[in-house]
Amino acid sequence: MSNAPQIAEVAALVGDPARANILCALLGGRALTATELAVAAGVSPQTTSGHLGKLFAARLVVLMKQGRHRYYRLAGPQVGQMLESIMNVALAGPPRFQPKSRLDDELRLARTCYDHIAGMLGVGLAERMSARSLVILGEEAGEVTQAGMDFLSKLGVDLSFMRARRRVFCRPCLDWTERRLHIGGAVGAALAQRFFELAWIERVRDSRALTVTPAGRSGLAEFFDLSI
Amino acid sequence: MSNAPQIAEVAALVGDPARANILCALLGGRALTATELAVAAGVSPQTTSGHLGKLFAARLVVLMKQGRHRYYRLAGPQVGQMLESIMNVALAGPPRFQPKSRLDDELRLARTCYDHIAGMLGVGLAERMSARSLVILGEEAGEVTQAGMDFLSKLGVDLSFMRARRRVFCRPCLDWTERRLHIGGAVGAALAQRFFELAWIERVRDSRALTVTPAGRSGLAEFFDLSI
DNA sequence: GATTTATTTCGGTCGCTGCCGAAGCATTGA
DNA sequence: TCAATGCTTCGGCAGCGACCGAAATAAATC
Repeated sequence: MSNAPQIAEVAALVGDPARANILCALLGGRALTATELAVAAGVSPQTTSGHLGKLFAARLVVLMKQGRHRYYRLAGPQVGQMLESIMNVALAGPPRFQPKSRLDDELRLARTCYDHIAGMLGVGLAERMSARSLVILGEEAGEVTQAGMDFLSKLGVDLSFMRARRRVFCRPCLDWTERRLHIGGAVGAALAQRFFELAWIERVRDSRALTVTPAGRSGLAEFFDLSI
Repeated sequence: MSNAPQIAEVAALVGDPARANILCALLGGRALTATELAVAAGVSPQTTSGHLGKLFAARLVVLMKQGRHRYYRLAGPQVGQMLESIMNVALAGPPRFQPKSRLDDELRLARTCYDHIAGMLGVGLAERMSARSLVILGEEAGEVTQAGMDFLSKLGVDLSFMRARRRVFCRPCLDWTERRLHIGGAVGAALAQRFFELAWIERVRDSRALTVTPAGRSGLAEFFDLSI
């Protein structure tokens, strides 16, 4: 009946705590070495190796050999979106313990979500851009307006993927800390990429968290009328 | 670190073959009894009861008591979307065996996808409506045009959820048999509901499959210029 | 009240898999 | 060539959980 077995296979892979940790670590968007992932997962390197082998066989992650390091990253945006959708369900469920930590505060403020920006920063950007009619965001879909296109290209955002398209849609993404929408998809990815280029944001080592640089603070204030 | 444990918990629930069968059966959109689900899952009623208890505790399914029957259904659209996204990843992975059956052919032709129509029928509808500029579908998002609004209300589709909104977005949904887009979200749900009201389509007993009635054939030809 | 049907709870078996210690490759550097 | 580092493979243990038989609860029917 249908393809339930295949769903189960993939879900079972994500269903192990150690592997879930690995995938969440990779949700930061960076490629990480097996050893880094072992630390993130909280298990030994041998065990991690086994997990990575399975994830690789199922093509949830891809491998890049570089010298004696082996870098793993998520296989693609679909995998990131799957993790997000699971998170969405998990957080709609019964309230669970989540002891707070300093890292959590950092994550709540700003973090990468595979290829775009989430957290208060992501939500704030979406809110400001909506308010100025640069984007229109609905629960199911979103669109960049003409004014938004002009704005983004003035900012230097790479819009090459928008060529040849009459409409520029973007994927709204429900933030799990704020329970509000932010901008995902190709537009969100391009925006995040540009922010890195401008050095407005920087990755926090060994974490999905982002820090906003002083240049970022002034840039965000100037272009987005947004103060962190 | 982050909320990986919660992701793992939900994924582990979906990761068991019997539970995956149950959830896929419920993806048809109907509420099913525990016994029906036991048959669908291919395990004993006792075992099914245990599974349903867990799914209920995690709020992946909801329960409706009716006499001595207990009807279960998916807890909401998020759960359906999660299953779809997992399916998406599963099918992007390594090719697997899937022995074909007559039921598979029926499913391939037309089926419900939680609350909207998928399969060749769903893809065909989306394609025809796109061609006539009633909707604009992108990979990440979609929109109903003004012409589309007029068309749908002429058809008697319930557009109440569109009131008060400037734009009517709809969620594009990648079909796992056709690998092409169809219309999901609130618009897809309203369209499917109207098709049932008009008796254009009917559910096949104990399956997600749909049959197109003679009335449906002529209606689809007339309104959508679509022949099955 | 007795019987049938729908569903859950209990108890015990069994298989799978995650885990780490130890050992084995592979790559880099002295 | 030898050592150090990064990562994987092998082997054995231990624990969780899916499964079903048997029995208990609940609701409808006779």
